[in-house]
Amino acid sequence: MIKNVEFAEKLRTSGLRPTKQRLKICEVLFKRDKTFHFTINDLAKSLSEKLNEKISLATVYNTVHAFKQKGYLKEISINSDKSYFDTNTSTHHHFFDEDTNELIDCDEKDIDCINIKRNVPGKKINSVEILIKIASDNHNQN
Amino acid sequence: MIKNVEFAEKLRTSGLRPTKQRLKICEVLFKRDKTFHFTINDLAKSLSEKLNEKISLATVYNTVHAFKQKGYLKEISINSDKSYFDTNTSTHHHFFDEDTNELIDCDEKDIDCINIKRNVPGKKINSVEILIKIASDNHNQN
DNA sequence: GTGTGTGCAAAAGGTTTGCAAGAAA
DNA sequence: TTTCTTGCAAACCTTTTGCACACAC
Repeated sequence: MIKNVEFAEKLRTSGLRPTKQRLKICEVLFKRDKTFHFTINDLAKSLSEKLNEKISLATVYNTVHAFKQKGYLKEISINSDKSYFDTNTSTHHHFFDEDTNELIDCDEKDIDCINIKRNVPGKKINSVEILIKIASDNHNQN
Repeated sequence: MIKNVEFAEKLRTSGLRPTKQRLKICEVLFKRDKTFHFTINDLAKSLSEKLNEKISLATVYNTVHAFKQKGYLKEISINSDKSYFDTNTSTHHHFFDEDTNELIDCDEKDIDCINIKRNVPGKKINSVEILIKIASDNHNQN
């Protein structure tokens, strides 16, 4: 399990001051066995409920964006009223359960050869994100 | 080119009353050679500027959602502050130009064998959407 | 001390809702 | 006449901003 000292060091290395708030957010996000998906609202709730820390929403937004920029978080491209983030920053994809609005990781190797045969002149590919929408078998498909 | 009478018939068939507003929106959306991508705001602007029709925003939202539900429009899964819709309802994917925030269609056959080797128990796959983020070749990534 | 980060409240922007008036069937 | 649709304004929710104060270095 990662210690707070290590978080502090990591933050410092990437040019972020290890403030009390940022360390608390690190605890909630990275002190776990599994990676997970969350919205800002989820995170703020975890902070206030689980850790009894009331961190200003503005700070939570700031921190999440800073962490994303430093590569500690990934933002998931999904059409939703809110933004979803992922603590799993490796290349991978997602199942989106339309019944429950739940995201499930899908490993890169669970999908065959994603080969883009076309390119856009003067542009390079930064990322390829696949979203697989699923629903219960007997679900009435809109 | 499609006539308004045909729009009216189509709407009636799918259980939507062909009101003046809906027909105008059909005109803007479907009376074109090429399919295209738009936000609600784009559409409202087109209606007021090009057709000089001022349709209430609530009605535009209502209509777009009704059209989406009936399968005349697709919503594009992209992380953005606003929702993007597509008049191209066939299976296809998108390039997203991070320099210009522009969406470009990518035909299904331009991508090799998208084979999902994993499934989620009790769930069926409704759709597979691929978003390819691109940026200018000499663009500094983040 | 200097520069960065935080917190608060207010603002912004997109989207939804409630309800009365209007139009289609 | 019954049911669906529209329009308006207000409400809602997420996200951003401005600024004074506090903290890290």
